[in-house]
Amino acid sequence: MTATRSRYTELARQLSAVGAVKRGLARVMPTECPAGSAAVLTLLDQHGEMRLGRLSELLAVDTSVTSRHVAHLTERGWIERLPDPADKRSRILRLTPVGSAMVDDLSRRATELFAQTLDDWTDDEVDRLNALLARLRHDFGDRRDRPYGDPRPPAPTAGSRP
Amino acid sequence: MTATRSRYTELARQLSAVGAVKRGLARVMPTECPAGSAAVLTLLDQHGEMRLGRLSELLAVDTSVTSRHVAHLTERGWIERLPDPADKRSRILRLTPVGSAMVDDLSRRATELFAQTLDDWTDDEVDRLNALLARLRHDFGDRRDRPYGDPRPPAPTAGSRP
DNA sequence: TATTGTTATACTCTATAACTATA
DNA sequence: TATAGTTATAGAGTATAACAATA
Repeated sequence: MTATRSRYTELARQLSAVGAVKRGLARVMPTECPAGSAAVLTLLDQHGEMRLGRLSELLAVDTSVTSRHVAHLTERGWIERLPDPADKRSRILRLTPVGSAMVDDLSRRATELFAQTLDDWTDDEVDRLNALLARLRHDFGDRRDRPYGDPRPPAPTAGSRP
Repeated sequence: MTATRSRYTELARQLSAVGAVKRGLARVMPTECPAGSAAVLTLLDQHGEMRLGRLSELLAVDTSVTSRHVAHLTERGWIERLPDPADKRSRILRLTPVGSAMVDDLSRRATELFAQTLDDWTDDEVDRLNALLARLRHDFGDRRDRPYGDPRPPAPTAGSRP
């Protein structure tokens, strides 16, 4: 019981401290492309063109936030907003060639930093961390819309609601 | 080569996305105690009383940031600043009884959330994630003072510069 | 002179709310 | 009416720089 609590408390502490690593990563990135913008570029590179709503889901942030990042990226010519033939309210977001080059640059810088900093890590260890973080994010899923007073997920244990 | 790059790029992406989990955690915390303050309380609880400089090292943020958090916590009576007999420039930061109660509350809330969200994780998996994150933070160590143009650590690989 | 903290200022990221245009 | 996206505003977290007091 107590052991489990300190295990989770420790996780909370570790997560809160990840910021230091993120700032270290941000420090080697180009000034014109802050972290938020970089995340958008990376997702468009990995998943291909998409609408703003979809991008917000993947980023797990409000659409207003994504909208601002997208505006920033469009101004710099890294992405373009194409008309969506299926829905005139929406636009398709796509990486430009210059944007792709920026993604390559970001990737190169991140790789260089991690290769130096994590030089005693095996590939397998990096993969394991990636997998655990991905699972953590997934399990937290769409917690965003849950109100304060009711932290209960749809099905806490098994068979709680017929 | 390319496999290694995407492995590290993936890590960069995962780290950038951890923010969503942190916000989920922040959502169940008391409004009067934001994440930065919670981190300070947790560290004082785990490590005992200390000076502001030491706290900043543990938080891996600038002393100016810690100073602000400490002021916030002192105003609310959660910590107290005692005179440091060894150095009149400095003060010893110590958790008050009310502060300790707050730490317990924070711990309880975090545990409750994680117990629900990570109900299919084994204790061992949580421990592994904690260990990997701790190692990641450690390896990033004091990167903060390194200038943009020279991302080289003292010894990148083995015997690279005589 | 160097170090410990504090304060003022600026920047990034985020959420909420109000709004426009379209479905 | 409901949904996709935009914009204005506010709040948290952080860094840099200038400053005070003490070492």
